[in-house]
Amino acid sequence: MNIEAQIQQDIAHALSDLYQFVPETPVALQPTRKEFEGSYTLVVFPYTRLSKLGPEQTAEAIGNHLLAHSQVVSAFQVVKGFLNVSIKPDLWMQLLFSMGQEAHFGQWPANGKKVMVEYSSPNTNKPLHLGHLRNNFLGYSVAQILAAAGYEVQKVNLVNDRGIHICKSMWAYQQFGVGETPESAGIKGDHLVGKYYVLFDKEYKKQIEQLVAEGMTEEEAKKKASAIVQAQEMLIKWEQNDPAVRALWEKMNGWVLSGFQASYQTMGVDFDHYYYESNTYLLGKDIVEEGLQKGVFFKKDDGSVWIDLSAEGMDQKLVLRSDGTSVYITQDMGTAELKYSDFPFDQSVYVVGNEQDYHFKVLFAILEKLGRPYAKGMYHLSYGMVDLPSGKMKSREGTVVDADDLMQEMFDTAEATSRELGKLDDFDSQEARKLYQMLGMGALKYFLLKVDPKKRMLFNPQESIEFQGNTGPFIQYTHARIASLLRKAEQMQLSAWQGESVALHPIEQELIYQISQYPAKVQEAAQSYAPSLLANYVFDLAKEYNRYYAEVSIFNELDPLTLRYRLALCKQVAEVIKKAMALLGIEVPERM
RNA sequence: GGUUCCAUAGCUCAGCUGGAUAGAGCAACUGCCUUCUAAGCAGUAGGUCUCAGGUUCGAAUCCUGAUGGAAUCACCA
Repeated sequence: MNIEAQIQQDIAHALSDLYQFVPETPVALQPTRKEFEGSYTLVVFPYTRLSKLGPEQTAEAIGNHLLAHSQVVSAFQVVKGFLNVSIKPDLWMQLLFSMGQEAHFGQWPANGKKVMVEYSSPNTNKPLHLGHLRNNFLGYSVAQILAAAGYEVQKVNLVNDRGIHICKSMWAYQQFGVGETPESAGIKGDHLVGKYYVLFDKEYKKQIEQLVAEGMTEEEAKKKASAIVQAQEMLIKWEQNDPAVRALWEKMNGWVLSGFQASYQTMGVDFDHYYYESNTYLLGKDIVEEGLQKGVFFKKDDGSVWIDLSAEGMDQKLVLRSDGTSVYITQDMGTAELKYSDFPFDQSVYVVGNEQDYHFKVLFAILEKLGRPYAKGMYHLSYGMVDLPSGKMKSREGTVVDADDLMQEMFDTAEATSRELGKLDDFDSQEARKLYQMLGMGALKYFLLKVDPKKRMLFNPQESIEFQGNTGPFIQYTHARIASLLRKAEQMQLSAWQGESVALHPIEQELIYQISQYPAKVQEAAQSYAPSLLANYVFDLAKEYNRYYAEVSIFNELDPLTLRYRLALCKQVAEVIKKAMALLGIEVPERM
């Protein structure tokens, strides 16, 4: 039961009957603009060439053919070159009913394809901030959307738990830590370690200043300052498996990771598998060897290994240092290989900020040149920075919006707003807590997901988060309203509508149309890795429903059949809202 | 400088593979709670879609160039 496909077929028949033209792909239909009568619109300009008539006559001819032959078209109107067709009202009823019968409406059948989504991938030297929230929400949502589109999805987190940045925190802890622990300090482990990361930077800067004052150039001072020298020594010791360094590393990493775990839980994201860079950083060297043999890479006199991508419009890129140690991209080649052997994917999505656009371009080009079968399925889901009114966030300088703080603030604001509106009066404290967490996270996630990931966005702590208008809570509220209606209906013990035909209100037709678009939206969002498509879709649906709610009083309806039909419609709207929001990682309340 | 990305209402953003008078939300102003939740609804006002060319019956959308902004171009990750 698909009205759209039926009309497309009927139009194809018309074109073939009238002009002996057989379109290769289904003709493009668009929803008719609100100010005109009709449901679907065909733009006829492309066909005037066939008809050798003006647009109006062509539209008229196709319209008449549809009226005579189509089972679904009840009328048509021609406005300039646009053919607006109206659908028989009963078909909307049937469409609504059949969608209601579908047990998993919007869930596509398994397509047999595997996709791996890597996201979050934090450094274990500091707590998560606002930028990470965008990453995590995007990654989680994309994974949900792909699963709904029929893919087998594996969510992975590649934890960046080794390297000089970790040693910086470790060094500062050694210097100033005096045995402080998350328990003794009463703060989360990731925040504690982050504190020492900032301390490192302060001390480091102080040392540089001192050295410069003593006559050293700044460049030299940056290399010679004891803080950085000792941190680098620590890294070498770490690589040599020095027991003391390893023990400190284990301890501090443990603090950070348990802190992250708590944050992830609050955020409502999870992973099927964790990779740790401390285990994977040596991978990739065998691929370098392979590349040399295949002639994809070349060796310079000093022993360093490179790839020349100038033919692809890129530069020469180092893949192995002259001392034989690996660089970032070496590891990523190795990790890609590891991921593929763990989970032979058709597609692999990397949710990583746009400052690494070039890196991934190079990585994918290399894998392609090496003839990896999975290379063409790789995709860098690149997203823009989240800026503050004060400018860019810099974690080293402590000018960041901390993820945990921000989420707590959201909860507090949600609670305050709810109290102000008197919404929590008959909630027990636990239920109220759950509600304002739902609303706070809903507002935050929706805010970050509704915009195109590519675009950098501005976050103003005072103004950005709202609970009215195009927001998460607005959509959540719409769901709660419907849930309230359905509870009332349940008390009345009405029997379910069985698809009997009743009078159709124009807004109802629009709602049914929008609901029917949901599965296609899911697929579209999956193909373009774009949660924002779904976010905008579900907002439009909620908005349309609220219009309906204001205009049509459900329970004032005297005809019991119509009442039951309307309730079925409301229920279907609520279900789609709930499902679409779930794909964004946002929960929806039964009342608020 | 090379490469990539961005530029739409005062602000934050939609606008799918080119299609009808460019849409929302916020902020401003006007109305609507004795009937299902006003975190809502209806309305007013607000635009030379950065600029200049080009392609087309038709361009915010495609092409070229310019301007402004961002990222990147490490034997860092």
